[in-house]
Amino acid sequence: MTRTRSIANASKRRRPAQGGYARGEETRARIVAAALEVFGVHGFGGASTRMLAEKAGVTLPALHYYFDSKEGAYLACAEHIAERMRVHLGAATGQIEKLLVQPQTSPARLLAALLGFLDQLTDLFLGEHELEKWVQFIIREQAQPTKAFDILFERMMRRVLAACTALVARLLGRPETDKEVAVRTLALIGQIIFFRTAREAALRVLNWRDFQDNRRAIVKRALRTQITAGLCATRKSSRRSRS
Amino acid sequence: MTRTRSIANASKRRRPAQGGYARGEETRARIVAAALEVFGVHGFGGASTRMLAEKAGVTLPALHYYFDSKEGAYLACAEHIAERMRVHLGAATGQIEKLLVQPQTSPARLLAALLGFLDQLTDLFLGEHELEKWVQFIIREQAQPTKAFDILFERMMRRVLAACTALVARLLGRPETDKEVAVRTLALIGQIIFFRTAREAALRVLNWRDFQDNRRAIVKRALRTQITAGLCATRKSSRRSRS
DNA sequence: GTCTATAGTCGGATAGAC
DNA sequence: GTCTATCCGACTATAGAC
Repeated sequence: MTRTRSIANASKRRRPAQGGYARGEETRARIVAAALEVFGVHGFGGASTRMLAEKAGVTLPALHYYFDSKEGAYLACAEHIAERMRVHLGAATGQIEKLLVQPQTSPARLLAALLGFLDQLTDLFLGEHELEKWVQFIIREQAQPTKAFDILFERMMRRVLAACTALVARLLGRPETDKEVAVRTLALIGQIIFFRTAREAALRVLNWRDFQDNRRAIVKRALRTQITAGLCATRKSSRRSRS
Repeated sequence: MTRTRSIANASKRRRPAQGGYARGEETRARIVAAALEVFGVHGFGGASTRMLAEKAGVTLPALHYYFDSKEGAYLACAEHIAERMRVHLGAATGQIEKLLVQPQTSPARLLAALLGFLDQLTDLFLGEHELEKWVQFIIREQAQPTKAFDILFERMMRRVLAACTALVARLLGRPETDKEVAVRTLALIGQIIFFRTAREAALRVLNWRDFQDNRRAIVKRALRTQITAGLCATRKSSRRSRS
């Protein structure tokens, strides 16, 4: 397979670690770290194995030794991100799940949990931290899913989305299976993530340079207001809202 | 410039049309049409000039004759999309602008105009029509802006976003310059566009195959509900809803 | 495990005939 | 304007020494 343009087949030919050695795993980890950065910035097609090797401080054959192919390195990145993100979002997700188990949690506490989680999501997607490259990787996989998307979705996104959907269902007093509940949950999350996927457009409209500090605080406050309003309006008013 | 990985410099060296001929413009249009499709599917880096030429039914030098470079063809696509989209969204935008000029338009009419526009946006981004390739092109430019983003934003997005922001400002009874108004407007639009940028994730959550027909209707209905609720609650107290 | 060296392919772009 | 033919750099991947 030369000049791969799309992710198609991943053949795991050999296992690099058979005995259990130290040096190899350290090199492998260094390559993954470099690959996360390069793939994050340039995407799969835009990155070259030479970039990866140079960034990692290894030579080209080393890359193929550990991952068999460029695609193998890419999928290893997806697994790394999925695992780390799972941990990163696990605490908040677990808390939501715990609240939902108790049948009589007050709506106020449910709402607070949701807003807290969405705030965390805002920081994750708009903040400029070490996780930024992972976010770029994820955004790209969303827009043009490859095999890596499976890994990301099943290992980190599904559980989070399920928890949020269940929470919104409780808040709206509807069954979890209601498609409208799922759509509205996705829309809530989408409001936030849009500021990352359409970051450039948003910054131009707002006439901002970035989403740092007080600017991100403004975003969070406005979103809290709108999300709260969107979920708490029950009957009445403007001509829509039923079951 | 060989193996271009990013859009950097566009040097307009010669003008293909000096006299005014027929065959040339027709060929040029055919290449643009093919390029829209190929760039839409594969992106700039993923597409090759050979793909473009084959799809257009021309040879490689013809492509360079009309556009000087691969990048030139890409930017021509951006201009084409911007112009067509400007027309496509111009009617709805103009209507909003007209409503806003009249100082005493009722909130109900303002809201109806906004919801109508957002419905149109949903069809544009989730529908499967000829414009789908353009949408892909735009989404990609949002996530990783190049010089083409400038064209798209300034020629088609800025006016639409400004109109929506002004409308939301009126609905919320706040000044247009309020950053919170801009953020909430972006969030409203983001709710919709998210279903396209994270299409795959949304479909998996909903357990759907696509967004056709009644499924898109469910999305539209749920979004209308949530958007209406989000805008009709005033002040920022949680769990109140007034008009 | 990690290296040097290289094979084989494909990319963007151009020269020059017509 | 449109073609055939071609240049040459950059790419992925591998062979084989150490």
